Amino acid sequence: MAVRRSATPTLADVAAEAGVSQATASRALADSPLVNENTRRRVWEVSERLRFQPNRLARSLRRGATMAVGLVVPDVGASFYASALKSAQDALEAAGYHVLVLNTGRAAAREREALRTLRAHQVDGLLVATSGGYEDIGVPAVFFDNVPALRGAGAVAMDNDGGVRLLVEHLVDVHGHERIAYMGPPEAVGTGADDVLQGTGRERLEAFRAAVGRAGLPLPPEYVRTSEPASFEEDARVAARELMALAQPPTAMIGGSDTLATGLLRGLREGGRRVPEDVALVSFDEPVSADLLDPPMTCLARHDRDLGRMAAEALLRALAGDEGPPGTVRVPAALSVRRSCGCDLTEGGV
Amino acid sequence: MAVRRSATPTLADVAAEAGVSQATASRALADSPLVNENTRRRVWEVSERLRFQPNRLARSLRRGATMAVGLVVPDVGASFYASALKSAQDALEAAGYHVLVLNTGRAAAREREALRTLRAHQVDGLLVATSGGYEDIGVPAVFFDNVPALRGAGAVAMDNDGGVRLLVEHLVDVHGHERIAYMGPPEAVGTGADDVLQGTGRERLEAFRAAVGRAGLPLPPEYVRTSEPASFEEDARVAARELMALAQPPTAMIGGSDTLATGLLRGLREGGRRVPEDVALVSFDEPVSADLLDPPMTCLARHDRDLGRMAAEALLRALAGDEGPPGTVRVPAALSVRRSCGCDLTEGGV
DNA sequence: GGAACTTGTGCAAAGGATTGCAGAACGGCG
DNA sequence: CGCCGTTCTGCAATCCTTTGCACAAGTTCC
Repeated sequence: MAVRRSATPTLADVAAEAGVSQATASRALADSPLVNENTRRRVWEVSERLRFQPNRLARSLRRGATMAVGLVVPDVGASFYASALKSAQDALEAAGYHVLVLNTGRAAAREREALRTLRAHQVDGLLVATSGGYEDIGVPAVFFDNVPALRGAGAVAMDNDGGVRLLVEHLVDVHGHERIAYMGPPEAVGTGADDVLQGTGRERLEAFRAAVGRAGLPLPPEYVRTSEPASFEEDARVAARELMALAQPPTAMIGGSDTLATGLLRGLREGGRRVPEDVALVSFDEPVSADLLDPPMTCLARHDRDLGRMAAEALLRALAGDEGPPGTVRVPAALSVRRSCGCDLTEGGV
Repeated sequence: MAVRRSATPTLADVAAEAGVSQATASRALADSPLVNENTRRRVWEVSERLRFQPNRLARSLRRGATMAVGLVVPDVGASFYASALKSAQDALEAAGYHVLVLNTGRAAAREREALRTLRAHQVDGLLVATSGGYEDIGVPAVFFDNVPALRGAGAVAMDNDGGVRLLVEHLVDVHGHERIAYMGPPEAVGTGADDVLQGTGRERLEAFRAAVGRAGLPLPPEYVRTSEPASFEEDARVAARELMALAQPPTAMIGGSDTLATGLLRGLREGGRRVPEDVALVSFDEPVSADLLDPPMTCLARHDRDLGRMAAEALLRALAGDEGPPGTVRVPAALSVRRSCGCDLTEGGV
């Protein structure tokens, strides 16, 4: 009877077909107790026959809530973020939220752009894995991976200090290293005036300095390096070779992220160094297939999933209005010992 | 003057503040030539001062286009899809589209659910990495990774036949293997009646059978295995051990995806087999850090990025209305030779 | 001086779902 | 018979932006 639109049917079509008003149709589909059982069934029947799907734009516009959250990450292609994204998304979708993923490519400008975009999309909340020297963001937000300078938003991050300490102490206490070098993620993201402090990069760096100091070891400035945001892998390769070319090369290295650790390993290989015989190598994050690498990589046990999930849960609490103080949650670190630190060698008896 | 909303300002606020009508404000911000230069400047100035951000819900509702596309993948956490997602997203965002990512966890039901959700979100197009025994989907769509049975939608997929052939021929022609086993991705996704054919799984399997046949080699049924959607990695581990326990174990194995290959490697390790000395192993996709694995993995060179980018480009063409025939684009395969096939050994002289 | 344009601006509708409020229909009770 | 409660329905406004159409003011040209 009603002219069938070529496109998708609207509530008006359903209502007309079922012989009721839009209001009633809407209520029927929402299973409101206000509508008569027979009417309800009839509307549902028509709705399914027409394959009606309520337009979320219209619904969200009217309701003032989109049931969508924005997720901002530096690099979805990197396994760490991909994995964190996945577990966050699982938790959010289970709670009925959809996820709009934005990738910043580690550029401060794109990061701000992403936040504006998400605001324009009227997302109900934000999960942000990038730095964040933001002014107010108008919706509940949880930062993860990095703890932002910003007060007022919750954060979920690794126990960077504890993690680095675990790595350094293992190298020192178990293997007796005295010359340990560190290659960390950038301290800041962006260029020039746009720079934004990266909580994680800074924290791990400080933690490294502190741990080495605590062990009473010397720390030549050349032993401490950080990468540029755009060229992690490459920087680490170069760093490895430069470190080994020093008059006093380190006997152990720490990669401040999975990518940095594999980059260091490549650099060492290219330079003809054996790990762990010539240099020990450990990683803060767990590289993909760490157990299958040559040598199997000693690192902190995989925490990307926990980070994602916990961040999502914190955001869900905030969205539910649980007005707890934002605060920062730390994910504890655990050491996963393999061979790159030298461990099996000592056990197996060199 | 106008009461400032606590929330975000709307176009009405800007218009009031600038002393013009909403219509004029809208046109001014769109840089329409219909509005006077002075007015335009004034509106822009107010807009920036108020940090006005047009509500995309309202805009999309009115315009009938969201400038958003939906992306459906089986597992965002898997590096293959994460990487494809990233390159697709880069291309789409460069063209002004946003991306709504939905994860199906390889379940046919969630896949249908995802498509309905995306339809409700009024996305302008779809990029689907899962099977697809769909009826009509109302918007331009491009399938990638899998070629759907569905006619009428474009697809971008690996040259599965050529890729498998490359792997088999390398094992046969260069290394003289005669007993080659294959562990592939599932042929179908879902459970029971919900099953949906997976183009890729089926294609690679057929290609394997064909290549082995072409080489004139025998192919005991036990040599051909496929994994369940939910347990790739684990299935591959088990398969490796079972294959090696056969009376006539294979002398070479092919992993039909990166995860399957690393799973096989783990299984072989656990069973105490050396690769490639005891068994050769090659992979269809390139595992993360394939060059750092023990042994470095021979595989088809990384194609996830190409796949993502080309799929995005195909979708953009469809969205632009380039009414070319949908058709299927194949990404050519290239062999990346490392050591797991046995190559360096022969060169180095065993 | 008036017709015919050109330029800018504003009114109001449209897009689709939700929801406050009013009111219809009906049963029950005094 | 009249009044009051229930139980459903429907009208119409609302969310915010875009845009077709009308119109006002100013300019140009016969």
